[in-house]
Amino acid sequence: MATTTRTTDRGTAYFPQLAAERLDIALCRASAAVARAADVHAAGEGLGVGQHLVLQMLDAVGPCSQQTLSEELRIDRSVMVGICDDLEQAGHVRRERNPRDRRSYAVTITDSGLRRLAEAQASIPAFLEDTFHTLTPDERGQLSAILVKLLQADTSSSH
Amino acid sequence: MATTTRTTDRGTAYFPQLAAERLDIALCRASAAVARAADVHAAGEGLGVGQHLVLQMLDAVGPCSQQTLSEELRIDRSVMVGICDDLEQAGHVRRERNPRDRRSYAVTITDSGLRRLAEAQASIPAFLEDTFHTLTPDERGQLSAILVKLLQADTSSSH
DNA sequence: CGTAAATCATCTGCTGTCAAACAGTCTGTG
DNA sequence: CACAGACTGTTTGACAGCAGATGATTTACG
Repeated sequence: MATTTRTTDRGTAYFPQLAAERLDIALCRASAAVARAADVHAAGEGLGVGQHLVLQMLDAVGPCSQQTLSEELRIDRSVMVGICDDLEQAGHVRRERNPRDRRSYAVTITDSGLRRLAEAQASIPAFLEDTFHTLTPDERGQLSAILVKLLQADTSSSH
Repeated sequence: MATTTRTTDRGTAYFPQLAAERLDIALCRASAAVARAADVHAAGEGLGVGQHLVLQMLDAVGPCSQQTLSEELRIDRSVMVGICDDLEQAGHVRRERNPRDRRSYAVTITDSGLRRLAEAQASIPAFLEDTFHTLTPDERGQLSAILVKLLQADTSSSH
């Protein structure tokens, strides 16, 4: 006895069985792993994931209120405050009051922000390839389509 | 114009485009939605998600150390302490020192725990059906297979 | 035997996220 | 105009998750 190979001698691990039975748990665990990888990548890049998404959206659709950013990026309002604080302090974004509705801001991307965004964007394909390299192109397409359906179901129910 | 449906008049929403480009973000957002649904369901059931998983694993593989439970269920050790505390206080689990290695516990499910588990298990199929009802059986199988591949890649790299 | 290293459960501190309350601003109705 | 209600951004408090340190116990080695 006592081959002492620790967990390996417990015969079959339990987790694969759980992942097969509980689709929700498998989804959450996989998401946590991917989120961690994204955080590591973002830390190496020096730009947080949320900050990157905000710059990307501002570049794509033009100046926005924090509210719109929060809703479209699925980031809580109170979290968005800190993200915009950091971006503004770094000079990547300007916060100007919308003259037509002084409750809201018109968050605008600066030239510095555009350059930073281009820099960060360049590293995304390699990150995605690295994170999902175990999946075939077919599987990536399937996953994308499935997630879109799940997300549509969520937004329609939470509305 | 000016139908005032708020976000709808902003033309095309940005989120679908983001979800299509960034598979990692789509995965995390979908996971968050599913996790929220699971928490709501668990709260209604009166048994936390983690507690449920622990009971289920104990029933499937027999008494375990907290360490083994943590590793197989992908729940942090320090979180497992609280889960076992709650289960023990509720009488669903006993914590006895493993006589062969008194550093570890032999966490054992009680009759009360078995009954509680059976009760909670009964509501899981309906929860899964409700959460993933937008997916066809084919898509659920695809999703399951893809998540298993992602999770295997994670465990092999984190090893 | 005795001491050092390893292991298990626990605790502490930190980070990130969410819910709820708050102040400032706008809209609508009399 | 005045005032009630809604909306935007911010702050606060609570909580999960994780890394690292600690105490108790076991194992390995001289």
